[in-house]
Amino acid sequence: MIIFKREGAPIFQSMKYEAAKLKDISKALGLSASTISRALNDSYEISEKTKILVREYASKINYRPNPVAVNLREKRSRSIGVIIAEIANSFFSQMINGVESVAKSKGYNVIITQSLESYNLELNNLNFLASSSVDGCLISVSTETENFDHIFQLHKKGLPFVCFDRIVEGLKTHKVSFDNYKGAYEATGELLNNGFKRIAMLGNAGHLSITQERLSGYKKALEDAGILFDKSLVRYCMHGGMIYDEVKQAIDQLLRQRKKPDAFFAASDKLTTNIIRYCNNRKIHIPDELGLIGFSNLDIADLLSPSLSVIRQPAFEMGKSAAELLIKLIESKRPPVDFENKVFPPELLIRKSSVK
Amino acid sequence: MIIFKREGAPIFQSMKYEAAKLKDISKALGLSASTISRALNDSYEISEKTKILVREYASKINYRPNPVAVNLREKRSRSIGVIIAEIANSFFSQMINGVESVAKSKGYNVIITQSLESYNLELNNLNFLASSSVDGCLISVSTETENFDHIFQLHKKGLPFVCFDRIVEGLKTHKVSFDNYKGAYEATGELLNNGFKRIAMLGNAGHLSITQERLSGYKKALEDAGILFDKSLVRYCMHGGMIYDEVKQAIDQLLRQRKKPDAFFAASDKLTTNIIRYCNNRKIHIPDELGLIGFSNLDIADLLSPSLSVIRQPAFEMGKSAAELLIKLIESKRPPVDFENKVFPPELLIRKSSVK
DNA sequence: ACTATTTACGCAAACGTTTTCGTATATTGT
DNA sequence: ACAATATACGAAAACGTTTGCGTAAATAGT
Repeated sequence: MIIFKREGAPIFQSMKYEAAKLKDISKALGLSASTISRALNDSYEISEKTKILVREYASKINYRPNPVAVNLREKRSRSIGVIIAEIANSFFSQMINGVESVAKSKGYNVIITQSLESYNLELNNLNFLASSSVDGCLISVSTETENFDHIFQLHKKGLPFVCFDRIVEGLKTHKVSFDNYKGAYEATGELLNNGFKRIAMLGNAGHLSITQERLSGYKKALEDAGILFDKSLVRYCMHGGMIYDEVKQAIDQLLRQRKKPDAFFAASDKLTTNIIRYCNNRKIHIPDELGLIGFSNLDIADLLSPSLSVIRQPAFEMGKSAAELLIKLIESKRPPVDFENKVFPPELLIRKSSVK
Repeated sequence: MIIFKREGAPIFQSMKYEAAKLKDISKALGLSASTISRALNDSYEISEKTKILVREYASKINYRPNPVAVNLREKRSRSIGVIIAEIANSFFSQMINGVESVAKSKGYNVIITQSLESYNLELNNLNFLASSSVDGCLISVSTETENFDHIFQLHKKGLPFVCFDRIVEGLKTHKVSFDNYKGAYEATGELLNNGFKRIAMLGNAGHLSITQERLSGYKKALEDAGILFDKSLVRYCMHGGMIYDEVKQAIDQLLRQRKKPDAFFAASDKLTTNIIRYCNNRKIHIPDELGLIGFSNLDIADLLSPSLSVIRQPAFEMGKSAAELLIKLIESKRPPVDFENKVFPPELLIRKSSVK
């Protein structure tokens, strides 16, 4: 099919969009490209008269510097990579929202990749991002990841990283984390205050920093209440609750014990909802038969019945903060003298699931 | 603080990551850069012997072509823009997941922007994407958008678009949509089958294509059941349910009528959950006092109580499909002879909220 | 054996910027 | 009036690729 050209219309619908270039302005005004560039960048070397002339013409033809060309010249890509577990997860999607908001305002693109809690996928993603020549990387390691060499190597080569939520031990860089200890402490305390005595904890993969911190908070709350810590009341889910069967198995084991727990503290979003799913299936009533409090960023937690008591993480703010730190790292000429570790406080939202 | 260089370690932590270049291989092997480039791109002009030599050395020093340079040379950015209402929304986050998956596999980056249902933000985002020189754009217009000139203009200039979910009338391009008519028909039918007689519809902004299609399906279902369509049972929410007060007001009006509705059909995700929120606040029991079925992609719809009957949209598949069509459009030399309109079928998940 | 063709490679331009350096003109100082 | 200094601009290189063109050597054709 041949489409004939009619006054000014592009021949093909799919014809490439040809944006205005420096040379166009240069030709039109009879000035060199260097002068145009300097005028638009407000260089002191250009007279006010010329600047005005150039600016006016540039805005008239709607000139925007080609970012690809600028990036090549500046030896950067103005994009940052993000590695998270999964996009379709309230915590991470809120976090991405925060990341996008600051990245956009500072002129950076965001490349999102998800590990789905798989070490191999994380490895692939990191290589992909490195070969996409991102200027820096925001990473929340997968639950499966126990070896951080892939991160250390790129970091040593000069790729800036910022750790997010799940911290990479030993990586000398900024970190954005959450007060997991306090969150767990308060959550467990809330259950204790309501008279629950045998509180089980369902945790993410045991080797994760966040899991250990949450375990510590849980233990301390029990200790402060004069309750002996019972190891048999703690179970870990390698996939952070993403796989229902894994959660089911863990709960089965907990409830099959001679001295059954009377409440659950769930240390991740998916664990929390999957506990509810389990209880629904087995017709176990919350909170009468089983108290529940858990980490969750769902904005309909209040609509579950019973309404869900949660530890909420300020995901949006955390994303913003992480992106800010990363961009600061990218744009700083000198290495920072010391690294920030921004710890965000938990927000405890007490509803019905934890109240006897 | 000065850090002294120790064997091979970078002087600064924030030192730029210097990747291997063509010239490095060129120098090492005593061949020209053109030969290296051609060898790596498997050109017929290069001997097999040389190709092997080059490939081996390239992989040894872990060479990857600098995407920014390639993009400049190829006059493209290998990135696509996405405009959606909001990231932290189950439907859109699942859709993005689909988009990212195909984009990544085809070597494209995805730049996500959200309109938050605001026309002005949509306009800003589109300009931002255009000046980021994206190769194409995936758009689901905001509820506020009634004038599509900003889209038409860029489209006319040659920027490829694919419409997603909310269709831009008159834009001659591929579209990925959902069978809204059928979804609404089946949803309404489900309520009718359960004996509900006065079914109200809560819709998104009235001028949206999706709203009108959903309205048609709703009407047809009533008609087929021999029930007269009553205009006073339909309310629209300009912000698609994002603002609770708007939804509240609409429901108030509906329930204040002399002949109150006995069931609601909610034509968007946020409308659905906000109806539940309203009923919770007013202690209106679902489904006894009010039947409910609505659009939703929440994966915990089954955990609400009563469990929520929903029309589910295959968001992930829709995102994949949209991205595929867009990339096809971008990479095709000639304009397509005709445009595809992929319509995805609804998935009706019947649970308790619609069953009397 | 001489021309015609193929093979395998190098040179240089191009993509659109920014920036270093050089310089003609205008301004200032004495 | 003459040197010194500002001022305002242009030429060209650079960023890392890809590719059109040119060409020497090798091969094939007669």
